[in-house]
Amino acid sequence: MRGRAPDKVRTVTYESSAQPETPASPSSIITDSETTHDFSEKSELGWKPAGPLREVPLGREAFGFDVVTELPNTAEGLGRGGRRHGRTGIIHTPHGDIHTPAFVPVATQATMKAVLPEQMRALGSQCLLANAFHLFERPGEEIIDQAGGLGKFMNWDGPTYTDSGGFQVLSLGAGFKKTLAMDTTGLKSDDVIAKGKQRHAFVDEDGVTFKSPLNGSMHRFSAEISMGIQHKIGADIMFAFDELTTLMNTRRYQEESVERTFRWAKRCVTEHFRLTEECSGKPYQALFGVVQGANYEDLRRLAASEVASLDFDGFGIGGAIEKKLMGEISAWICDELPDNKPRHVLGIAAVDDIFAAVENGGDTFDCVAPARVARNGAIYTADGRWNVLRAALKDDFGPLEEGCDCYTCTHYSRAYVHHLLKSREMTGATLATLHNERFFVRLLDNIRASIDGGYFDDFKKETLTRFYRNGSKG
RNA sequence: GGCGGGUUUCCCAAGUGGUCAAAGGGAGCUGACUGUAAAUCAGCCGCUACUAGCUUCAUAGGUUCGAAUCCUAUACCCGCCA
Repeated sequence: MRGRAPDKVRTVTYESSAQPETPASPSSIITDSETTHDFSEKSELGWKPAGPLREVPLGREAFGFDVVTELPNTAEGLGRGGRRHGRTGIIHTPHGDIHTPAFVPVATQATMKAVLPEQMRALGSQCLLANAFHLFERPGEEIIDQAGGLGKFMNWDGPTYTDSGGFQVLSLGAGFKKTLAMDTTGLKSDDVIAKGKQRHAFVDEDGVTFKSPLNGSMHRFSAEISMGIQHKIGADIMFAFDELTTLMNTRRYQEESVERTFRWAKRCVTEHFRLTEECSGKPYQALFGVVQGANYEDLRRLAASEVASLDFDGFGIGGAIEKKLMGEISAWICDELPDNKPRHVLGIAAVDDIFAAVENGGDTFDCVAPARVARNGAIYTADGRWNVLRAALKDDFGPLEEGCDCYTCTHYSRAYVHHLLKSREMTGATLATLHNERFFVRLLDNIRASIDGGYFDDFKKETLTRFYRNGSKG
């Protein structure tokens, strides 16, 4: 027999009217006496888990976005006329609401590496993002469909996203280990763009041919194929299949790429509504169009207005972005996008990047960094990022971060996490990831509260000054 | 007691006359990770006044222009035989 049986979870019903609540206070998350078994009932954050499918609205009206508070414009506003596009809001999905701005942890292969969905919920994560390309390769979208969709498959009853596989156009194509929001100082094209046999992705007008990182076999992705896979996977929010370029591509190539991505976007919309019709018994899956255009204002504005002209439910801000242009690029794009649809900034999680993107109109943000970096020992704190593997911490019995409300900090010491990671014990990755993910979820909770409370600018200044005071990365 | 094998920089382990401060692992140290080909990767890892010098390959002596490498003795360790 398939499926899970926890009746107490099934009895929770979907409430689209949930109001945003203040971010969890330190004591509201986990306390000693509360943590024995079930993580799932402890979260007091501002969203409600979804109920069974029959109670979920099926049509497109199940998806929506309400703006709650807009940031006031200032003289320094980067949008047209000093506009600041930042705002708080609520994204409604068939599997629950997302209070924005929100951090979206990345569960590429239908799992947070080293962490259970229950634990993600307990630390306040409102939603998770998986990857269509990786799930297509393994286990295959059919399996996930049979399981009842991504959420059921991985035991996550909140909202889910899938990336289209567009990121793999870059990571498998141009090169591995190349960052997105990067400092390009001193970099040359050859440092970033792989050639010949090194390449595992090849772009043409119709789509992309991938060489499987798993076994070397060749796979074909196109707008239609990506939509088909993402519909089978069944996430609440999908992304249109796009081409992700590097900052090292020529201006000419970026132009071609933006146009190609637009042609793919149109095909994605068409295919999306065809599949939506075909699968009319399932909850509506929203589709976000992705805006490319690298560092060029004209291309970004063009791409945004083109994508905005299509019948998307929301938008993704994607592509390579020079770090110092994070705010500008977001502002250019949001100038061209409608205010009544959510905007997701793909793949960012440097603290300063998050502030810049929120201030200029980003609503949700995903990134692998907190999880990946945690597995490698780097710990985010309000006072910057540092490495728990440092020898000096082997006998430091304080928490990772003084005053942190996360499960790790309230139960375990630096010395213990240091020991586990040094010993390559899996639980070390778990504890470090719990902390870092909580850090970003809480950061976005606090940013949201600061916008609603009218003190965003002070909060931003204070937070950034403190975080980067000691020259921290991240 | 006899015969044979061995002793290399923290550990394991290459190296049997110059290209050796000495391969490779591990451990250790430091750093990086931004829509996850990442429980990964990079640098350091005898000492210093570091584009060079100094002190090392069980210890002491010797052969040689030159020794971790050859010879002698000693000390341990491991086999087999008594």
